[in-house]
Amino acid sequence: MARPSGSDAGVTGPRVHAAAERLFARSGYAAVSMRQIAAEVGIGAGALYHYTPDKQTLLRRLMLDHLKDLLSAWAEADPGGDPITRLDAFARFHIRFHLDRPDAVFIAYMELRSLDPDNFSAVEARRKCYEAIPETILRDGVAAGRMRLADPKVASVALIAMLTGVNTWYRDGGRLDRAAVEGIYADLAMGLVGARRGAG
Amino acid sequence: MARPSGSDAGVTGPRVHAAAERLFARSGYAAVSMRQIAAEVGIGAGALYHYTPDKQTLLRRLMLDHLKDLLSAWAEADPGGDPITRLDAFARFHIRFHLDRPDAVFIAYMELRSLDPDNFSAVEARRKCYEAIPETILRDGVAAGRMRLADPKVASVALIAMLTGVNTWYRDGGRLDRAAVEGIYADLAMGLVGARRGAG
DNA sequence: GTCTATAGGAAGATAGAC
DNA sequence: GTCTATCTTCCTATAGAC
Repeated sequence: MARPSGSDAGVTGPRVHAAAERLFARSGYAAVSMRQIAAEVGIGAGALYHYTPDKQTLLRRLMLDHLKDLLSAWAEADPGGDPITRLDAFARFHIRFHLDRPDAVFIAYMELRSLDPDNFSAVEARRKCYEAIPETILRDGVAAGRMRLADPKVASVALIAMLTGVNTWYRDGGRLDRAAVEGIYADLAMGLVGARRGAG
Repeated sequence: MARPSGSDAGVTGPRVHAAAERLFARSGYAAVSMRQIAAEVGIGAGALYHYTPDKQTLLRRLMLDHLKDLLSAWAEADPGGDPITRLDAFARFHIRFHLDRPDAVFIAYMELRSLDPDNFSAVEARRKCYEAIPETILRDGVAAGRMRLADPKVASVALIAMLTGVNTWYRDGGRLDRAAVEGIYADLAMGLVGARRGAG
């Protein structure tokens, strides 16, 4: 039987996080007020402080949760094996993951500067873990003679930037569906690392 | 002979724009106050309004000036000729231009959402002009059989995202100098479009 | 061209009733 | 667990003196 009033602990908390995620992504952390977040949830501004000590902690929580999800999802998706197989899997994984969570991704990339120094360090450390994934794959690929890269480090950040860019233009119902986009980017990734037959 | 006091019209105006550019890039439009901008210039907050009608117009001015510079600089740098030559020139131009103006570039990419609808339309129109440049080059390259791309449109936005990413990590005095970075990215661009001999 | 002062509003966060 | 009311601070923008 339902509680007397609008209680439901364990339900409002996630709704606060979801509302903050949506609003931060749309307007930016600094431009969103606690009152707006409360209104989106359907509670008063004062009640928000039962779910977060302050606005900054809300942002940190969103960022860290997102990066934790990202890292554990790749641990699950990583096929291992040869570098070409792993690169294909990584490119497709990155596209899928990013298209599925546009708001969280947008915040993670755009609001780093809104973090307090301590929170920034915590987030940056996890970001670096993710960036190390393609770098390892590319170094292995070069070492195995399957990829040709003057600088695997630069190539790996270039790869991530290229893949992440999908979120700036992809919309459901457009010219291409997700599977098609995934395939196109996986193919571009192969060319990027010199693992595709060229046209010379 | 110098004017009596801290006058110097035609000098404070540009300083206001420069201060706004630096601060908007560092902290974001919404997080920067007119008082901060004034303090950076060394004047009172009230005096700012002799140089801009409001904060939003300051942002629009920065964005439109940047995009005007970008488009005219490419018009100057475009070598014409065959698609491979033009792609190499475009990649190098984009890297150079972006590394030379990190603040303006950062604002142009991050603060689109801070623009009023009318200002957004004006800026977006110029952005599309720039995005059309690599798209044309890639289509010509595919038509000439010099590039291999399943989707030149997606490849061109992927290319721009990859190149623009340089601003997230490059710092003067690091492991690589600008010329080296330019060369690495130009090479990656060739691979991306399938115009480089692969390692297969 | 810059200053000080201020109008008018909205922000983050807290207190205490229910 | 949520509400209303409020404290305190900061904001954009304007007015008028010099």
